[in-house]
Formats: sequence, C-alpha cells, structure tokens
Amino acid sequence: MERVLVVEDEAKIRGLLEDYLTLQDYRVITASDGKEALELSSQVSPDLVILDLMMPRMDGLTFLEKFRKDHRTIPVLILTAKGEEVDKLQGFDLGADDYVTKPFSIKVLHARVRALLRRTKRAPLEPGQYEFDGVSVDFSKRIVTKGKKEVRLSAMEFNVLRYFVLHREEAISRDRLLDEVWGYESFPTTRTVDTHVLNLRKKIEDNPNSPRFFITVHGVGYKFVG
Amino acid sequence: MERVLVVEDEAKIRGLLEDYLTLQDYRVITASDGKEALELSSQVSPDLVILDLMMPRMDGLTFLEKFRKDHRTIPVLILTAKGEEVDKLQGFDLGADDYVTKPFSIKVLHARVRALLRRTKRAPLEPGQYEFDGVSVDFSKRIVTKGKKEVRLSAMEFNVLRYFVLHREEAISRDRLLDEVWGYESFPTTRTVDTHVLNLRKKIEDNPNSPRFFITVHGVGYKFVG
DNA sequence: GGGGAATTTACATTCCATTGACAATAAGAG
DNA sequence: CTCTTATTGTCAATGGAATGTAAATTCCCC
Repeated sequence: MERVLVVEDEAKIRGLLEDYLTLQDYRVITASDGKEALELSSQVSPDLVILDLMMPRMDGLTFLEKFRKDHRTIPVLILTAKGEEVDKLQGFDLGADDYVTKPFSIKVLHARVRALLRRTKRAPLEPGQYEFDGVSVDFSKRIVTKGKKEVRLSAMEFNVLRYFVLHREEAISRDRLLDEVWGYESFPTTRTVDTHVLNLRKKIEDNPNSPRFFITVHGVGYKFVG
Repeated sequence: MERVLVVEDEAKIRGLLEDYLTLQDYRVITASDGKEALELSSQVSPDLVILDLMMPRMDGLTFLEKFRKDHRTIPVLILTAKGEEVDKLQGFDLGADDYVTKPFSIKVLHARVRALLRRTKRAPLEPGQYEFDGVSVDFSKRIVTKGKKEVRLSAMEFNVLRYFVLHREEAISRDRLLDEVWGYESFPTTRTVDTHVLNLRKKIEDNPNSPRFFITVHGVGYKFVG
C-alpha cells in the first residue's frame, strides 16, 4: 500500500484529503505544518507528498527545500491558491513535481497523484531488454522469445521472470518472491511459487526436468542463472 | 513545410500575419472565428496555432478548450491585448504554450513561433502517415482507410489508435491509456478502454473476434502490432 | 430535444492463479 | 548404506478474476 504524506494546515482540507485517499486505499499520514512533516517524513519515508504552500511556522517552500535534501526522488505535489504564480514557479525550482490550484476537484487531485506514483514507479526501470543463451526478454513489450519463436507467458509468469532476471545469481526464497512479486496484499501458498517456476521451466528450458536457468536451491528457494 | 493556423477576426492583422509567415516559408491557414478554426483544424491538423483571444461568435478560450480535446500536443500561441492578465492565466490553464500582447512586433512573434516549433520538434514527433497491412492512418487529416474504403473513426477512437501506433509493440495498461489519451481531467472506468478497443477491432480487424493488430495482454492491457 | 458519441452496465466467456494430491528427490540420522 | 522425513516436482481440477460483447444510459453538441 502506498504511503502519502499530506502537509496542510487547514484541518478541513486535511480531513477531506485523508478520508478520500484512505478510501482509495492509500496509507495517509498527515501533518499540520512543515516542522511536523519533516519529522514524520524521516520516520516513515512516504511514496508521495501533498504539500500546501501557505502554512504557519515553517512554510511550504522551506519545508520542501529541507525535505529535498534527504529525499531526492520522492514526488511532491503542491497545493496552491489560484494566481500564486510566483510560488508555483519557485516550487518547481525546488523540486516539486506537479501542482494543483485551490479550489481543486478531489478527483483531479487523485488523478495527478496516480500519475506521479506511476511515473516514479516506472523510473527505476529495468534494462529494456535482456538476453541469455538464445532467449531474449523485452520488458516494455512483455515479449519473450526463445530461438526465433515467441514464448507466451502469463502476467504472473512474466513478473516472476523479471524478478529473477533483476536478481540473477541470487538464491531467492519463496517467501521473498511472494512479498516482492505478489505484494503484501495477497497470500498464496509457497507452493504457488513452485508451480510458476515449473511453468517457466517448461516454457523456457530446453530440458525442463534438468533445468539450466531456474535452479532449485534445496531448503532455500530458487536461483536464476542466465 | 510547417503548417500554421491563424485564428484572428481582424482582417488587417490576419492579412499581416498571413503575408509575413508565408514569406518566411510557412504554410498559413487562416480562420476568422473559432468555429471555422475548429473545422479547419480537424481537417488539416496544423503544427502550430496562433490564436486571438478576443473574437466574436466563439471566443478564443472556448476554441482553445475544444481544440485541446483532440490535439493535446500541438502548441498554441495566444494573442492578447495588453492588461488582459486574467485571460492570460486562463489560457495557460487550458493549455496555451506562450502568449504575445498586442500591439506586437512581427519579429517578436516570429521568434516565438520558431521557438515553439523547435520545442515540439524535439519531442518524438508522430509520423504524418502510418500504414500496416492495407490499413493507412493519416494523422494530419485524421483519416483512416482500409483497402480503398475510408473507415470512419470517432475522435476518441482515433486518439486511442494514434497512441497505439505511437507505442506499437508495447504492452499498455488501461490506466496508462486513460492517463495519456484521456488526460487527467476526466475519469472514465477502465472498461471504457475495452469498449474503444472493441470498436477499433470491429472497424479495422478482418476478424474482430480473433484480432491480429489489437492484441490483449491478459492481466496487463493491450498491445498494438501492425 | 434530437442524434451521435462516450461511457457505463450487465452478462457471457475465457483465462489462469491457486491448490491439493501424489510422486520423486534430497538430506540427515542411524 | 538404508530408512525416514522434509522438500520439491508435477499435474489436473476449480474457482475467481479479467476480458469480450452488446445493449442501456448518459453526455454533449447542434
């Protein structure tokens, strides 16, 4: 579940954002001023920050400046009153990623939040393509070819393969795969992992019963070598 | 040759712009009001629009709003009388890219035009035309033909098709399509995407029920192959 | 308010992730 | 080496989720 830090002094708007985003399945952390926000963000590094620029004690821009020193990549979405053009530009200079002017539609805000999260999620992008021994994996096209023929993988199988490729040579436990590939929201058996590895072997190995790429590490899990 | 659409009700200024820009080797299309401009831009999508905000019948802002629905990337340069600050801001919100205040120097205007065109040229420009297996898509005229017959696509369908062509071979999620094609201001269901893909299949595929071009990637979204 | 497009809704259909049973294999103890 | 037990291989069945599809509804533009 993605963590959103809301920094807003007006209790009314803060509550509105908290309620709506919680309903949309985000974990919402709120702060009513920049000082509090800084403390919180060092404890629970959020995936995204929604920041009101006009605030008492420590104002939004000051917060943003300090925040950026510790968190270079976490996207910040700025709330600003209409016409505060100067603030808007300064915000971008200091590393804000998007802004929404008050009064705003909550749905517009949500759309921007989704877009920002998606963008940063895609950012640490894997290599566009990966090859090993006649097999090639194209991550953006989601295509795997063996020899000249395309191998059809299901979404899950592809995700597992990607994780393996990203952590090649590493022995990976079933539980780790479940956490990293399936996520914390679903709870399949560890045997589910076996089935998917089985299918990957069938589709990719030359001899599925004596695998070269998907090695089992007895008592631990699996290891990808390719 | 780059096409510039000039939307201006005052014949004098319109003529001035037309003459000067033609001399500078642009293809100039003119319209004297927003209504006419909309019709023209759907036939010959221009590379740039010069728009006067003060116009009869349909005013500039209204035009801009409608224009942006079909053309999200074409740069728009706004002409505005001095002191119309409010309009200026509204214009930016609606997706104008630059503005020049009247009275303006024609050279300043030309510099801005060049700058805008240069900027968008650096962006991955879409091909003017695209063909695959008997189907041809003309992006500037927004016309699609299959065999010898024209296929009538709705505005939305065309936009979806364009995004697919621009990202051919890529597996694209429904959410990404909604963000990139529909934009952040509207919020249809993901099923809406399915409906449009369905329609595209009906209109373009030979066998809509076993598609060759619009491939579904189960658990992910769709992929265009053509 | 009429007509076309966009979107939603409802239902049918396909797909595939998951699981459980059983077989095969590896590890460890004696 | 043999037995025992834990772990992994394998496959088929199933239930639920994703998609196909058309019809209903809403949204907009004249």
